Amino acid sequence: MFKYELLKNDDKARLGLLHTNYGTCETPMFMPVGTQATVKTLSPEEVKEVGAGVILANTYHLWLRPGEDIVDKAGGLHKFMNYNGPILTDCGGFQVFSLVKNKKKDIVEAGVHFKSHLDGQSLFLTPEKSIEIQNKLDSDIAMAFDECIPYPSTYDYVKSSTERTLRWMRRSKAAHKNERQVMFGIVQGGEYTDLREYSAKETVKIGFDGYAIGGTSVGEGKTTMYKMIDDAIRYLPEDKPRYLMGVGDPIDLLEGISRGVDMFDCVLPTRIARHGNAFTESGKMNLRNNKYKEDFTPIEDKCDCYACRNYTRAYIRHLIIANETFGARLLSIHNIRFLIRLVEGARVAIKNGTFEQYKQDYINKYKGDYEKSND
RNA sequence: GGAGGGAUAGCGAAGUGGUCAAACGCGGCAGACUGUAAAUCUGUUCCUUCGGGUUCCAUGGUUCAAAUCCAUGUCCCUCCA
Repeated sequence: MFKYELLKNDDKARLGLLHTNYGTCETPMFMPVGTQATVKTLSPEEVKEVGAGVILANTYHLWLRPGEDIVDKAGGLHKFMNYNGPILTDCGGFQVFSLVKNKKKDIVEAGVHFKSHLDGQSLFLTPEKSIEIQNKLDSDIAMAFDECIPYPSTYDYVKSSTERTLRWMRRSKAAHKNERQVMFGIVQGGEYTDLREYSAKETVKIGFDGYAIGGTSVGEGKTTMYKMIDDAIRYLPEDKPRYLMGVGDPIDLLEGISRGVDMFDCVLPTRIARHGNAFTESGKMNLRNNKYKEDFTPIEDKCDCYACRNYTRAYIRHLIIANETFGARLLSIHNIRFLIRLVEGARVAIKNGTFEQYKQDYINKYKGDYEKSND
């Protein structure tokens, strides 16, 4: 049932359809993150209303709490969380590696030793275990088990880690048993062009239903990140979806799309929302700022989201300052809707063959922020 | 009427002779956040022309030196009449 359908290329930017058991999504797409089986502060209805298709959930977090068997007994993640759209589970590698104490001792060929962030208990996660958990969670897309390599790392470390990830991905594929679920591989290789090439080619050889580019947006700077994408994506098959993991800055979304990325996920819209910030076409807006105290206009006039249709900056500022959860919810709705509108616009532009223009216009508007953050 | 205790920066509250422009918390102001250990974290918060200036209820005093000691006054709190 899972299938990627490439509809059109505009230079490198692609337009496609992702068919899943839980509906068809247009790509390029932005996937909100719902780590603990919830997109923080939003109900599934609100997630749908905002135009989301695929959402993420996390293997590590759901393994620890409530446990994959509970989710299994509930009838799988969709039923458990009452989300009837497609769900992608991240493999847990990203989390587990951040909890490792001693890299040399704790990362072994079999898997990764680390301590639970909840109670400090010593745990061991392997590719087989990650896949077993994901099989039970019954997501639509599982991710192969990888190491998200930190930046900067030495060539030797990146090389050996990338090779190990390849071995882990082969084991992941072999361990995969859920026929309703497909699996994506993940390209690593750090900032090194030849290692990205190697990783991409070898990952494709293993054969997955989609390919992710991992190890980006880990502090490397935008120029480097774009190079990492270019270095990997040229070796990925045209007829499979490409997923740039963890990227959700508006400019990065456009730069990714222009390089041929189909899928993105990011915690940024929901996290900065909880911290009082809104995406706007002219950069980020910090609603806590005093200047919005008596600003009775919506965050963005043009925005069609629930927050912008019904509430003012002054009110949302009040909620955020007063630490009321409704403020975080309104900003989360706005920010996710913002990124989804951004990719909707990108899809229209690709359809019309004007994507590069769309991207340039957008970046020019967003410029203040862009120049600040560009390395 | 008597006996005690107290007054410190926007607020709460440390400090009881020099290292005090004064801990800490809150509030205020601003910043960060990219496969969520994040409703979190960081900076800043007397004035300044960045040299310095003026502070710890008020006034006077002791001292080389006082938010800190002494005297008087003002206001507040507790207990006894």
